[in-house]
Amino acid sequence: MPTSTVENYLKAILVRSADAGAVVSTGSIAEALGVTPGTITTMVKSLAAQGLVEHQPREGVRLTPAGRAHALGVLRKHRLIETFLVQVLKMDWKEVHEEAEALEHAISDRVLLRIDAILGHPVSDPHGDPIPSPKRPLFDRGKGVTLATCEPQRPFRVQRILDQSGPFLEFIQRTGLKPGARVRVRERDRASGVVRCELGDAEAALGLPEAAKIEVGAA
Amino acid sequence: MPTSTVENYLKAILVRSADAGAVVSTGSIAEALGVTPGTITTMVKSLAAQGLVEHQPREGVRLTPAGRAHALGVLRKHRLIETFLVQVLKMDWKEVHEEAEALEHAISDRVLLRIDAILGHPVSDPHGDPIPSPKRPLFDRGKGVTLATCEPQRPFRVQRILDQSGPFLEFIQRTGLKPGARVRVRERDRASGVVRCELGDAEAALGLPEAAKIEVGAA
DNA sequence: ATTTTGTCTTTGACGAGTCAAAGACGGTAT
DNA sequence: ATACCGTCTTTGACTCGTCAAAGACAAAAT
Repeated sequence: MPTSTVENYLKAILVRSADAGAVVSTGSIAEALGVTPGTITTMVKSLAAQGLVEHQPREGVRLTPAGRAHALGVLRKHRLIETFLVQVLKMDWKEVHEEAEALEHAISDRVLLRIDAILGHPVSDPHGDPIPSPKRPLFDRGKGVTLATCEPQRPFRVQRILDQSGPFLEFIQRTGLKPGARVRVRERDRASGVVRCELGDAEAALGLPEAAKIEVGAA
Repeated sequence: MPTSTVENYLKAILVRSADAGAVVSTGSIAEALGVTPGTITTMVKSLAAQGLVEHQPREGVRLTPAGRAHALGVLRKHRLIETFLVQVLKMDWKEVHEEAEALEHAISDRVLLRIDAILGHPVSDPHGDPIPSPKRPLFDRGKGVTLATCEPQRPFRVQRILDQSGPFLEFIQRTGLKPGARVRVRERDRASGVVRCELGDAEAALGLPEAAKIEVGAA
């Protein structure tokens, strides 16, 4: 059974592969895991020896089907745990990511089954990220309509928050731009880089890069 | 922050110290953790360097106040988790010990607080083991009345199961001798080593060593 | 008083995961 | 074409937790 370090590598590679067969640079993995480039090279060779990735030196890394399957399992655990922490344990939205980071390597499949059942087999976590499952392989590549690109004046519904960092989640919480909220872009000014939008009777302003982190769908 | 290995050593030493200041032999720790004696010696020296234990070579090991405090914290986590798994996640009584063994090193204090609150601050886990807390330091050394020593014919109530092993818990579950059950020793035959007892209108027979693992109290 | 026995400690080694620093490579600029 | 630059790989070293095997000790047996 893979160690928790191996699981973290696989997960990092998975979330960085746009599509199923995409190649990921070792450098981007190094940055994601906060580890020196040399460490990645070493580790990637070991992952390749275990048949979890394929490695083209100086090219990049690609998950094998086995590696992808394992990574999806870890991602599923992570997102189910986040959902559980918020819905059952009533924990704060912005705390659960780091908690799940530790728990995803300690929770057995047996416990996970119970959690999934108690939550009623949810299909997305509190940030709106999809929860992969054997039958729902991770559609992910959505059309990607965000507050930076959606049609102005039309009402939408927040679907997903694409940035898990503390300060950003704090902002989301403060403004109420959480998944499920109804929102309407009132004005988008390319020159100043500001998006002003309306939630119920409140208003919020955010920069274009930040707006691009909020995915929306039909209201 | 101590690694999970360190936590396991401290916990093993704690549950083997009869009283607060008791000395534990390195051999018994080795057996408990399934590790060679040499490993214990090495590790104990490192624990001593961290101020968590005192080590008299060829004598034994004693927890320092800091070591004991940490060990109690781990034990508290373990038992709260077991309780949570049974009561909230509706898991099987005899599975939860090993699950908790992994989870106790991954769950943060924040999550533990939520679990404790949801359970209503329980004072004992599903096996009847006391849950230590800052205000309830672990009275443990009970009088130790068990089915092997209690007065025959008098009704008692099962308080605690002193053996966490799979087959024994299976037996307990089968006969219904779980904490809370009312029980009466019908006959105790020293010669044959058999204790026959009555639960409601059912009956159960068990050996003397096994009877000594079931602690009882006033009905 | 010596030998035996059982427990504890020391020693040398290993795998996992990591870093720092030096080296190799490939693409861009000149 | 040559030099330069940023990225990737190699190398040597370190920590943690572990083992096997050899050595030291203390208490019991003779």
